[in-house]
Amino acid sequence: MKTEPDAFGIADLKKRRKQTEHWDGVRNYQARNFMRAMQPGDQAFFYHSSCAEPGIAGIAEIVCVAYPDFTAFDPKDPHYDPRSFAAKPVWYMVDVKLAREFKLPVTLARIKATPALKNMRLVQRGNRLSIMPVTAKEWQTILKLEKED
DNA sequence: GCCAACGTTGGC
DNA sequence: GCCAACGTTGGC
Repeated sequence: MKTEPDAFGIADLKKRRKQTEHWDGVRNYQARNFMRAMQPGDQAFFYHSSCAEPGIAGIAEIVCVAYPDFTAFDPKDPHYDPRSFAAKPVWYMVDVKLAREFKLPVTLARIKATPALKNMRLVQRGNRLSIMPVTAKEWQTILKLEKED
């Protein structure tokens, strides 16, 4: 799950009550569908994008299944979408809880330099999805990289 | 700030 | 349904 640390980073999640926050603002159908497939207890990499050092900053745990993203209902919200209303929501979100912050982030540069991760969706051509699946193998490889630091 | 790559929009 | 124009993402 990608986020811009200037807007909401892992340090912000850590400060939230119960270190939990809802993941609002997803306005892409593919990303939404991936989010709707999530189950409580699932884990996700917490990725920092559009910053000095893009990379995986830690791990979050999915707290609940997807429910309507209420920020889409609010005309004053930057992510307002008049097509989505309470009776027929278009956009969804999950709640995520901090599982753990990496001592050192696994940087995008490092991921790109790791042959076992060359097929990762994150590093594939023109990838712009803010939420994407990670294979079990990729997950393990990332954890191994983190351990090596 | 640049720009490639993509998704979305809207005229026809 | 096509496709050009536009907006957004995100690394660099």
